[in-house]
Amino acid sequence: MTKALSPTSVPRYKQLAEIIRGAIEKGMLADNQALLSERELAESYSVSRETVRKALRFLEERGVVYSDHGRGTFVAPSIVRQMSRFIDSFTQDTEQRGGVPGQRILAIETVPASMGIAGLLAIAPGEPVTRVRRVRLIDNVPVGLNDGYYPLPRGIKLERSELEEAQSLYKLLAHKCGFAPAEAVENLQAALADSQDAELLGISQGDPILVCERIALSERREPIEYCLMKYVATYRYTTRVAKHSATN
Amino acid sequence: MTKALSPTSVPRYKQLAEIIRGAIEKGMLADNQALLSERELAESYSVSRETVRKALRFLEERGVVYSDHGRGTFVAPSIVRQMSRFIDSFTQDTEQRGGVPGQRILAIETVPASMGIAGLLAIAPGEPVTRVRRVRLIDNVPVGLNDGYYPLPRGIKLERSELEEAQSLYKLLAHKCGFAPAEAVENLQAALADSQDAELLGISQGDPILVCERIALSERREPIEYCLMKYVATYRYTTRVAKHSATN
DNA sequence: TAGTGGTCTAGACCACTCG
DNA sequence: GAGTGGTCTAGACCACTAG
Repeated sequence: MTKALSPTSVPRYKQLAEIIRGAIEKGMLADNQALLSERELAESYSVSRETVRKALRFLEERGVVYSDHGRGTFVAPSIVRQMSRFIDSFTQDTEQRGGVPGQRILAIETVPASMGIAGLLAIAPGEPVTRVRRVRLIDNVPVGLNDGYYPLPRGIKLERSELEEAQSLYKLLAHKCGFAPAEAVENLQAALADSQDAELLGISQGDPILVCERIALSERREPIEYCLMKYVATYRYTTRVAKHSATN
Repeated sequence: MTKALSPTSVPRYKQLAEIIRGAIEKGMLADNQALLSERELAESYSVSRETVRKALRFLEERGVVYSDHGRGTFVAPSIVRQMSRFIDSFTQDTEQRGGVPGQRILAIETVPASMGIAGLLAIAPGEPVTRVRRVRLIDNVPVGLNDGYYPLPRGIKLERSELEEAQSLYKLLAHKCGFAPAEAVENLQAALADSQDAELLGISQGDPILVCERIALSERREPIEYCLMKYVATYRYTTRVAKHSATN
């Protein structure tokens, strides 16, 4: 069985990974079912075995498949496949969980960076940063409060109307100024809602909330976002933890 | 400059990765400083370039370095290096943050699995599972409450004295019955402490707590742990999020 | 243009699992 | 022992970045 991969600029291993991911998502393969062996896949798609392995490692990192030495490569259980976490997860996470994501923009403004914000964004205190405050909605119900700070290039202004129409702030910033987070660090803890949180989230003062701080970094690892997020107690933050015991 | 890698059974790419990680941890390389190029590293250590690349990808997954196409490979900023998350993180995380981890064992018992627990562990309701309840301490102060369920093999009994002496429950179980989590899924939300939580954690009823549920899976992706963890509000759960936008 | 990382190959051998 | 994934090589070419 020979299948040709398109000769576009997309690397072959990603094309192959998409084919395999597609087969899994369409339900053609059951949880924990074995895939073809690496050598069989290599022959089927006329690529080298190393290229097949690259595709499988790509999918394994994303929680789609897993390999076991001497046994084979298998479809990851759906509980794992659904738990992979992305940057800009709100829109995607919500859709994946079957909800309709929404937002209510509270303010978009340019403010001088406080010492705390400046330190986190590695800029000088007093430098102008763009601050975006929003209420996040799922099925039109408030679930989270976002307060984000962005050190945008000079001359870039964010308009309320743009953000209202955009699918996501990340996509809008990517389009406007090449904003491209490569990774982020997040920090979670529990707290109690103050009166303002409570009002905006439609809960009571003193209700429990999940506080998540995020610093997003560009490809060059320059801080490009600091965002403080407060979620109601019914909101679940999900993540997948790989083994990674430092040396393995 | 030629350096020989030991010919032990440890793969060369892991040996090289450890050398690079060691140099970074010893402070021999600054944040965002460029490493030698892949070709230079290959020659220095007498390995092929693909082996160097494997070492660098290994470190990149762990947040130690990052590569930028056409520019080079660089030391990840320390904020990222400190944020990598592991399974069995409590002991390691605490030590890394400069605290002394501790535990107070509340109970070790064998109980029949409830329907909820049985579903999560993929066993039959009523099957015996080992339940371990502990208070987690940092510098002798309670910070978390763990309630873990383990479907241990028949004939394996966990003794209180064993766990008191062991460095960690995971290490003890690994030694006793080959317990080896390959990955885990975690689920976080905010809640309020009830009277029992409050007493065990040394806080007040109604104080905010961070509730974290974890299901750990073996290499074959069989559930081998369900653990419910409750942390005081000062405890911070940290994690690193890679880009992973599904197709990139 | 020179140097960097990214992709890809064909082949080899090792380590592990299972019947 | 047969089949699987894991490691490793030597070389090639492409894509990107920078001075």
